Amino acid sequence: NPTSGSSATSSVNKEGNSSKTSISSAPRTRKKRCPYSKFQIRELEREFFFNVYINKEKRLQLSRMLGLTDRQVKIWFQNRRMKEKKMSRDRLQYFSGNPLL
Amino acid sequence: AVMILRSRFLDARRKRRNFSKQATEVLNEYFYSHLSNPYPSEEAKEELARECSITMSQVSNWFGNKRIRYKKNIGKFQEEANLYAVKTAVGATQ
DNA sequence: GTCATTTATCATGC
DNA sequence: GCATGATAAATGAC
Repeated sequence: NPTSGSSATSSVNKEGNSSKTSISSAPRTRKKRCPYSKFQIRELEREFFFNVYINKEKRLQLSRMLGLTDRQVKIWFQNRRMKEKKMSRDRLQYFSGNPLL
Repeated sequence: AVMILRSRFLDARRKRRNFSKQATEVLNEYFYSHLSNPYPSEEAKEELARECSITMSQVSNWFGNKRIRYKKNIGKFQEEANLYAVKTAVGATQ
């Protein structure tokens, strides 16, 4: 991962979509996946460690601080909870049928 | 000992290793014989996982990658598709 | 909310 | 140098 740049203010995020005008039925193009910066991840992880479920107020505050939308923060917490669950399953699987040396 | 196991677990999760030839064979057989709907059920995934000696997550990953990569470049997989089509056809007549 | 998935990206194998 | 498996954003079903 060539980022390494740590310090923030990079913030490339933009919710460009617009087209909310009128009944645009068209399945608007899927937003391109953009990996979050180290700084964004650190702050999200910090809050996740504090509470795996984030309330609306903190979500809005955090999204503003990180230059993300509340939707992005909400989705991040959902995906993060799924990741936590998967890691638990993997740990169980790995240490269950066990050679233990 | 706990430390050793823990570090070994972390390494195993980060490092990537190719599946065995037989496992890939089994997965491809299922994929190309269900090309119209390449979405195995939970039960089918469990069986595939057993046959291939991999986890269900790995089965899901394999099908996810296979579907998108096949869709994005059908031409590249045409030869492979024909191969397994013949293989399953022969198996059916035996 | 969960959860399977799509898609791009990352990391490794060879 | 790509092929391949795993992971990270983003969507949609329910």
